[in-house]
Amino acid sequence: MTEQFQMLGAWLDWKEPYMTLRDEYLEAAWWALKQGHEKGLLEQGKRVVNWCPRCETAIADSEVEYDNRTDPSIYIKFKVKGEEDTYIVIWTTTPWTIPSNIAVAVHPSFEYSKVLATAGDGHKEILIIATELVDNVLRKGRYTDFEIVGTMLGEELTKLTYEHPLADVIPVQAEFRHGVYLADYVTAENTGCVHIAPGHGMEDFEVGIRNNLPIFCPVGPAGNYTEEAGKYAGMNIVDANRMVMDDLNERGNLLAEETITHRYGHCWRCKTPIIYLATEQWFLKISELKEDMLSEIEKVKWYPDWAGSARFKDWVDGARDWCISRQRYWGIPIPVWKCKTCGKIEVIGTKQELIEKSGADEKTELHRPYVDEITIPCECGGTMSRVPDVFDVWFDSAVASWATLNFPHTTEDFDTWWPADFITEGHDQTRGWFYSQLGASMVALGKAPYKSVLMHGFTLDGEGKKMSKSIGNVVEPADVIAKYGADTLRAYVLSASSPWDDLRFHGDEVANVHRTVNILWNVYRFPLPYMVLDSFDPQKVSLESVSKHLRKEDRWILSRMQAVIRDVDAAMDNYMLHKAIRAITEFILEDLSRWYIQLIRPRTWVEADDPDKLAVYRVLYDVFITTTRLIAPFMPHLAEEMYQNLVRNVDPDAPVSVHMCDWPVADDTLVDKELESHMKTIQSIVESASNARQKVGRKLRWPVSRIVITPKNEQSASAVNELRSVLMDQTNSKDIVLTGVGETWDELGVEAIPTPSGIGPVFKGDAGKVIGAIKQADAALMKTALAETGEFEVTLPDGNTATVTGDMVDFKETLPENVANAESSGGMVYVDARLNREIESEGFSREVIRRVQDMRKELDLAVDENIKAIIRIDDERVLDLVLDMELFIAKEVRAKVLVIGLDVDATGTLFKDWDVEGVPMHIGITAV
RNA sequence: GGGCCCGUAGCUUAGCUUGGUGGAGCGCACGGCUGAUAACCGUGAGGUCCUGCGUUCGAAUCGCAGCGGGCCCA
Repeated sequence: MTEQFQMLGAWLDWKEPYMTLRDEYLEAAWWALKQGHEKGLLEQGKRVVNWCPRCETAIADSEVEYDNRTDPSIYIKFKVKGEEDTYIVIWTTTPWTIPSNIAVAVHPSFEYSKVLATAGDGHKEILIIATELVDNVLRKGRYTDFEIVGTMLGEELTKLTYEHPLADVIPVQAEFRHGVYLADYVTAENTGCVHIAPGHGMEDFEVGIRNNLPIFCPVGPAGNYTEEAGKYAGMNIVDANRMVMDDLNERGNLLAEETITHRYGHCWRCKTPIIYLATEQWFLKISELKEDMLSEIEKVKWYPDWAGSARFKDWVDGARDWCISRQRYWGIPIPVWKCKTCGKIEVIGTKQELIEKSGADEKTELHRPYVDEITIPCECGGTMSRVPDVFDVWFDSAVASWATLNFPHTTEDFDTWWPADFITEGHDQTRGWFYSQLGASMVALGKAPYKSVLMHGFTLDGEGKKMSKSIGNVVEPADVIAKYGADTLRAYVLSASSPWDDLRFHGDEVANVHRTVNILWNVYRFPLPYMVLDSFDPQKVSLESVSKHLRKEDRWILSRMQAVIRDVDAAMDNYMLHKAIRAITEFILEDLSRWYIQLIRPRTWVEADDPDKLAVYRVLYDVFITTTRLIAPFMPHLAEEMYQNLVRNVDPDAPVSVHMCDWPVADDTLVDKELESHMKTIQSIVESASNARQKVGRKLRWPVSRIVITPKNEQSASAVNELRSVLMDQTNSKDIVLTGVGETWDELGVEAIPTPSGIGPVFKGDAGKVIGAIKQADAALMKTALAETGEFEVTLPDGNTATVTGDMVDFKETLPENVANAESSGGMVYVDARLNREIESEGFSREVIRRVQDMRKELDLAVDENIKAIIRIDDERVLDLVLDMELFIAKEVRAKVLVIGLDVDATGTLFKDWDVEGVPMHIGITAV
């Protein structure tokens, strides 16, 4: 577990974990209990616990495993006293608890019936059953006929008493009064009357306490009946089931016997079905602190809010006294010493106090069995010895907030750090750690031990099911880490859902996040070779020194960076970790990788000592080191790797780790919201241009003569003007034409579309002719005329004219040949893809360059290595076009020797045949 | 049975507080790019917003009931 956390980069004080077995820790629990005792909150009393009869120990609720199990399902008649042949019918799956039956519970507002039932042998008797369950019970008992002789509410049944069916063989039972009591938890199932054995069930116990019933529990720790069980004494309860049913049957009290398969609790250790036993336990009277607790939790900041205001509040609202004792060997001993003579108790708060009061040795071991030997003289003259119990382990963790600060042993850290600023755990800890800490802290210190709580969700499998070894749907973090790395796993888990929602684990999504992490890695690595070649030193080149050479796109990415810092900051403030990391990855993907890096690539290839290039280096460097700090909480290893190379490598005085750096703060002077908005418009226009190119079938490698934009508004127009070079660059166009706002491009054609619904009513029978005439007419003229005068005359085939009005025709723009358009957020974008010699020449040349580059790659040549290239083009016209750009091609592919011709011998270390737009080309290259 | 949370495209999800024509990513189909290259980009198809009822001129969004999943309780 620790190893996995460390692999994930969880940063905790691993060298000094708290250990509940240490004296200081143990004392923190002792001290807390003593505070509780002094406030009168400690008491001893009976309580029903989960018990494993094989392990002979109480087990915690969380240690109970629920599994299906088949048990008897029996209906029993209890004879009502003072009424002839009248029985109240109950149902149980644990016949062995019938010897302990003390009462019957009914729901106060259910309707119950007295039923005169006729058995198969003709015998008649009266049964008391919840009305809606009469049919059910009579069917089970195979009665042949019945008649309802009276109905009443549950609350009217409490005057009844009944005879215990086994009183003849269990002498004590003959002495108890058996009555009917009310309980809201009774449901309309089986008979609607519930068997109550206060010694053998949580709810039974509560009914017993509420009504002052005897907590009768004639079962010992190993699951054997005690002497009190009369005939059954010494018998194991499992074996007793059969005998109890037989005895009931003999006495005519068994109405029906079946079996049922239901969920039942088992011991997590040995899988033995658990039983419930009433035992002597120690309690903290939490219920008395409830109001204070509720007001304390309102002061705590909960993430999400409902974790505190709804879920935790509800839980605390129903708080009951806390049973803190366990009959175990291991654990923190309960520091209560009790006098055998007078019964006085003493609660010990520290080791020192124990030594002083008992005279024990300084080196005394405070755990069992040693602590059990220590006695304290009582003022009555008797001897006090320790009660044998240990603390509920929840109490151990409940005192963590001060135990880890070594309080009360020392007070310095406690005064500084307590209460905790922040704790976090899963949503199952509402009733667990969140609650136990609050309870113990209220008892000991009277206030909440934490200021804020983040309740996190669980990782479930892809179907939203809990991961479980038995189902086999467990995903091991180590496997994911081995495949994708710890940072990818972290980034995935943190981004896939909000911290408090459960996460459905999907391997595909992890792979997707891995792709993003990889892009970040590529973005980071991209400029490094150039920076190294140029010996770029960020110590010597400040952002200020290059500020005159910053291009718009540089200022833009810096502005975006500040926005991301703010977004991440705001999200982190509210523990919206998913929003924080999504903002980061979107920045990396959209702004950095897909846009900025594409824009600046050519600038990094410049070989001269160029201030424009230096500006890019500096901007990239700033963006990288800021990003490094932003991703540190999410991808700590990657952040550290980048930081060591980018920062520590050049500045030995920098903090040794990125995780020791200050959190980035947005720099307002770098923010330019207008520029950001303009760039957004440009991005949309580029996208639309790309779309239009696709429509007209012109790939990006081929320049287009111009792009025409009809801007949506003034802002769009100024975006285009401000970022014209970016636009030209990214659309690969020779010119950008901007029309006025609201104008249309004057080279567009116009087509008139007749509107039959406008024409029909006016021209009736001639409508068809008018429609034809509108189609034939000069649409541009018609449009102008309609705009100016609202009328236009068309000539019909028969020589007559017709007057057309605005509601009779719509106009549609038509595009010139080889022009396509697409709508962008900044307005309509037209791509003029008509060819001319210059464009064809460049297009084919770029085709050639691209293929030579591809071959360079295949030969694995260094970026700055020179080659000799021989290119044969089997098409005279294309050859001619390519020769126009010969020098450009040579430069681009770093060819010292470049031969391009119609019948040259294209050989080299690597030679290949290509098909370029239907033109065969043959290229051979050799490194020189 | 009760409390709280979740349910949106094949999959993962944004939007829900404060009602106004549902956005992304993956996958799929088609296309593009190629000195970040075991990368990258564009376009397209794909939706009973779990179901039903209600409030409203208008509901993914608010209310009620139900269904499915999670945690806790009984």
